[in-house]
Amino acid sequence: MSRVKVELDYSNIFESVEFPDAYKVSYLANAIVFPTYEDVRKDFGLVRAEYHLLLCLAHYSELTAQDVARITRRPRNSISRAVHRMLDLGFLKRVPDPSDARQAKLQITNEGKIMHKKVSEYLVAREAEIFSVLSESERKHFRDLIRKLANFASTLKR
Amino acid sequence: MSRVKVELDYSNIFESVEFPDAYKVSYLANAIVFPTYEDVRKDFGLVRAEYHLLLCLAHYSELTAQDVARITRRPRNSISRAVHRMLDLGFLKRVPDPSDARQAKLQITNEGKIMHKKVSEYLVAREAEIFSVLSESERKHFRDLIRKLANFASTLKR
DNA sequence: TTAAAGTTGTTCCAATTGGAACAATAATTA
DNA sequence: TAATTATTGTTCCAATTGGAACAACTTTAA
Repeated sequence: MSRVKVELDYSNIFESVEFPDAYKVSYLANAIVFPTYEDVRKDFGLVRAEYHLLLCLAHYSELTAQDVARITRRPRNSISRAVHRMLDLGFLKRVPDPSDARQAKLQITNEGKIMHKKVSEYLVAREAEIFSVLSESERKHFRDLIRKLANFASTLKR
Repeated sequence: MSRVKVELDYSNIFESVEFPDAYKVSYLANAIVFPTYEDVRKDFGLVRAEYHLLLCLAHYSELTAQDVARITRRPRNSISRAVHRMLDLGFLKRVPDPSDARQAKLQITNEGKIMHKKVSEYLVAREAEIFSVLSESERKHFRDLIRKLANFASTLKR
């Protein structure tokens, strides 16, 4: 007697769950975004907060650690740890702020820019792969909608 | 002399980042979804994997721990831990599978259903709040698009 | 039928995490 | 000015996490 193993279709939970949109955001993050960060860790040796520093400082020429914490909504101590590691690796430099001795301005170095470029290329390719399931116009639509949501989210208190 | 503290507009990083869509998914998850799970932990005493068990078993009458791991894309040991806690709390029951002694079928209890209902109501309210920034038709659109993405993601190997 | 490979659920462990407290400094209020 | 409150970056610590290994069992291949 041979028993047949039925492969369940797990995807229909998407339709019946009570908070479908938020659940899918969470699911997407779990299925796609965090594994990508894990790849970055394995391939480039940078954890999320460390890459976030490169990302932020590639887009703003000068930020404090606190700025980065706010931009990324990550705890300050995680950023603090990451800053030290990135300084050691030579990807960031830090200059004390003469106008406020509590804080220091962070900048990305040339090495940091090179590393940022490498990681970015990987992430861009991943994004293209993931969103390949959408047509060009769907993708544009999605981008507009999620921008709206992300902007709204950024106004929420932490 | 009084110095003016300029409040940076952090949101424009959304526009310039190299992988805008995936980044926003990640950002949304960080800004909205995970704080929500944190609220559930504080208010209901359940960690994410524990609530996931309730969620899955409220939608499928019988699942193995492995099924839940696959549905939620979480590691099996996290699920295993959560199962034990939920059994102790009386929210789940477990019956050995006579056709395969390795596994056991999980079911939600009445207490589990009650808890699931309470947590769900909270999550539904949160979702409504978060997505209130979209119009009805935008929201419908967003739902279609993210469903497509989530379904695609569910086909990716882990 | 036997051996090898795969699966399930579990335990162990090392690494990561973020909250809380802290010292140093700055801003605000009295 | 002095005292209070707030902010920045850091360290400490307890809890969470997920990878790896494992035992028990099942399936597949030889």
